[in-house]
Amino acid sequence: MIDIRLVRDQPDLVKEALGRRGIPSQEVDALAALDADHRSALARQEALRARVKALSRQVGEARKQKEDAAASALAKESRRVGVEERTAAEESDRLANELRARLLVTPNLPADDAPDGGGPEDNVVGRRWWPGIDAGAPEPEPAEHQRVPHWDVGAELGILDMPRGARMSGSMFPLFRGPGARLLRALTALALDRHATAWEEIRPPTMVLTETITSTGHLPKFADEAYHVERDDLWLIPTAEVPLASVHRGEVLDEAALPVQLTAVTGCFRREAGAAGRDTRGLLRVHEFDKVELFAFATPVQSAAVHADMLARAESLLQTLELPYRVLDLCTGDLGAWAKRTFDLEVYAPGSDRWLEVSSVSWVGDYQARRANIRYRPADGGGNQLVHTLNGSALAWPRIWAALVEWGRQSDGSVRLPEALAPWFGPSPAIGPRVV
RNA sequence: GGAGGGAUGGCAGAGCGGACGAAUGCGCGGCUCUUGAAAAGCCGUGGGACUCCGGUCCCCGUGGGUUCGAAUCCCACUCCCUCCGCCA
Repeated sequence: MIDIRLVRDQPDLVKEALGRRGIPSQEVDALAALDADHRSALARQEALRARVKALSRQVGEARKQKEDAAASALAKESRRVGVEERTAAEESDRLANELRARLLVTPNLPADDAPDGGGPEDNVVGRRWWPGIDAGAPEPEPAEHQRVPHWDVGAELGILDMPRGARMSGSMFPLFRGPGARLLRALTALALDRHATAWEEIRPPTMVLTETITSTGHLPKFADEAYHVERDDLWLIPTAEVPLASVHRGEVLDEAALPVQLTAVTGCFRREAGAAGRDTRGLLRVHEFDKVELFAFATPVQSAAVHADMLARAESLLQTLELPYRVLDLCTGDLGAWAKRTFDLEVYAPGSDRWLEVSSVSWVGDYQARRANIRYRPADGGGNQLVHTLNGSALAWPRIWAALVEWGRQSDGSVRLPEALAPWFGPSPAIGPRVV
């Protein structure tokens, strides 16, 4: 949630910031009006409540003095005011709920330095990287044998079995087998081992309460995107960001403990409602996938450095895996609802012939912390402050799998893997045709 | 799934219808004494909303109810503990 006080005190600033995301200024006016109504209703209710409390105290005193007639007169008056108070409370509750519902679907204010734009076409392409770039090597040009999409390579080598995945779970549920499954396991182990020296490794639940998935911003706005187990009212997480944000939900952290940096691998579940027919082949878009996530709670001052570290970690994994990539600075029109600034990493996949988003690294500011009530005690005293949260993927594996298989394909049809995977695939790591 | 017990401030723990936002201890901060430290003593120490900056209100797991008045009584739910059952 954004800070309602900011809407109150500096509505023009909020209008300008949300306007960059295409939110009309009337939305901000509506919030401000609701807030004003709510506060005056609350003041009315509290004045009545104070009156009831004062009268009740007098009833007690009168009883003690054995002034029964006075006591019952006071009690009668208090009862009358109590009825009024209840009405006033209903009105103020109604307004509070309405205001909260609106705030829950209001997106975050973008960072000042996030580029302006209306949609994905306006994202700013930043630096690019490919193997050997530091030594002056030219950007790699895919050979003919690398122009085979991973779903064909996977089927050829028997390492990706989409039809059988569909048999048990429906379309867009991949089934990896043999070295294909091992490749996923290797990627997860590689990433976690690298992060876990500085970031605490967590293995959270993958089903969470409504409150947990609401505090990140995924509910109520994106309810259609998540799988809901209605019988138990639990949600399958779309990303580890959801449970990790709740690790400290409702807590007041010591500033000395910040930044808290967590990493986790989880399954991620997405209904992909409304994405029918778009990039649905192979692993481009699937309902269930594994992802290693980085998540941090930081002070506002620390957050820029943490954001940079996250991005560096994701990039360093791509470099280790020798995959050409580019960094995108998301424009205001493409920014996720709760992000202030986001960098996406895209890997080029020569067989599918497209750039695949494999990481998204976001600075969220206090937007989630306000929903989840996560604060810190400043070391130099003063009142508790909301923390900043940050999240980033490092990395999402199916698309990495696809890019590795496409780039690695040799003219004989086998797949060469990067040297970093030697611990799982032996020296000169590769996946050949199945012998048996 | 069944039976019982419990949930109060950073922690432990008292209070069980009337000035209770809440005893006490620990912890933490400040001061006195001391060359310094320890010990001792004294003082202070939860969060939040609104504010005409005088204050007002809310929070004792959560949500309802009873009452002039609820941490305290009643109901429902959640979580924790103990025992029984089932189980990877």
